[in-house]
Amino acid sequence: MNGCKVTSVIPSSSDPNDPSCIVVRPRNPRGEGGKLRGDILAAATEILETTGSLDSVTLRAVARRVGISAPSIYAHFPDRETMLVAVIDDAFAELIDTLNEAIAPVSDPVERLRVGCRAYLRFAQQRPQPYRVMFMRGGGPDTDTADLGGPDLGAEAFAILVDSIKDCADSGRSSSVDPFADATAVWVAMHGYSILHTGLPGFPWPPADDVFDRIVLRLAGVPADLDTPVES
Amino acid sequence: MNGCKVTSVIPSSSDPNDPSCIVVRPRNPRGEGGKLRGDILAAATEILETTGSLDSVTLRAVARRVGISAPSIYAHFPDRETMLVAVIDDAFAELIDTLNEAIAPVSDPVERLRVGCRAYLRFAQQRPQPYRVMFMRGGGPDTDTADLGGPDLGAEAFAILVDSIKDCADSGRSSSVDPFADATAVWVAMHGYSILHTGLPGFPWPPADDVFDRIVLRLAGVPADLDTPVES
DNA sequence: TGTACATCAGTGAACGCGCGTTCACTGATGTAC
DNA sequence: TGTACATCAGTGAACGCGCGTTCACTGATGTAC
Repeated sequence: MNGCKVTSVIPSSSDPNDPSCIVVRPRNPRGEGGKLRGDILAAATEILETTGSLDSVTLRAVARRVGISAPSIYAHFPDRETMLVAVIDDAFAELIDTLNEAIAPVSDPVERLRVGCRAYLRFAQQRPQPYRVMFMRGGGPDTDTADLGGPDLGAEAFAILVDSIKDCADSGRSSSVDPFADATAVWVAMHGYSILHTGLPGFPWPPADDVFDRIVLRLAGVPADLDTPVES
Repeated sequence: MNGCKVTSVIPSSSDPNDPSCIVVRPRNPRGEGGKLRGDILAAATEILETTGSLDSVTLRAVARRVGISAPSIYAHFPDRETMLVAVIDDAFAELIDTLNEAIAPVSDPVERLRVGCRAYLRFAQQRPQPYRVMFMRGGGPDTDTADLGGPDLGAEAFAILVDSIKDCADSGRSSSVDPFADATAVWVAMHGYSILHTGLPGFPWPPADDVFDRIVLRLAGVPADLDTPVES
């Protein structure tokens, strides 16, 4: 009853290292070989999320999860490094989409800051491992992963935050005289919260909404009496 | 001229994977076999600092660096995992010593907070890779390194920060009504700064001292006019 | 004083493993004539 | 309409590598008699 159907298209074992469950994936029809690229990236992301380690995202583990042989990946990525870069770039793109979707319908500057920051914190909390890897490329001088991912995409996300604080200052709701520096402070605090929350889940962390009220507003120079839009 | 003396006690190659430089280490005299334990931990820490990755701290790499054979490590650590835990515990103990030494000679509460936070930021900046690993145990559900290191030691360091902010509040220099929550905010910000500084060195980071003035004092509830001791 | 012996601080070869990557190949499917 | 062929989407075996760990061992050194 616990056996593995070899006709399943979806991997039936959640352990990417479990070789007992062989997945047979129907080959893509002609002209649709490119679909495999998406499947590979999805599988790589899932392995990252499951194991929490980029080192676990090996070509063989990805291939097992997709249900193909490892060399098939070379039809879509020249090497493992490029595949990992694509995973991280995807995550960055998703973060930026999330942020833009969150702030798009909001016009009040402080409210925009609030929904933007909350969307950021939520992304980090819901996808902690991709988030972790996005902003920490190994960090070592000679690590393979030292320059993975797109700094440009990170800069785009940061620019959204700077603009948000600038709008607050321009409308008189924030006392910030240096939106870039204050955005840096806000980012640093949100990142620290997100990363430590993931790394030390046993600590009595305040909920993300408290983080916004206690930390972000103070660092963005928004006093408590100006943190809600004026009803009129 | 570029050859490797095989009589050197100190590894002459800085590349832990370079097998061309064989180090001959004189065997410890009787009764001093325990010295090797310290050498192993020092080598492991150096590899971590050089490569920026705990995965690079392999038994073989450590053995190469010390100038012993890999199985010799088993006389001092039952397995690789235990060795890595010892590396992290050592780093924690060093951080706590650094903090205590920094604040010991200072009595003014805000000054204590200042020197303590600066010592923390300096430790993170000078030893970025051990710092990174200390507070981020893999983070994944099934990572080997998921529960490395001493949470007790981390709690001790955090308690120093809470006490510091409490002293500021008790003496009327801080408006904090919840030193634990505010210490959390300060820690989160300092961690975010330290980690991002390491992971994204290309960003125009403010110097650590500005971080204290702009971020820590604000989050600790110390207003600008109370941030220096009263001269008398 | 000499010698047998126990102990200590290690070594060297070997094991099975998973990895990235290369290479020659296969077999279904669409297309040109 | 039939068939030869090109193309596509992969496969399977093999390579050399570094790894953690086990095992039987070695050779210097201190100690008991």
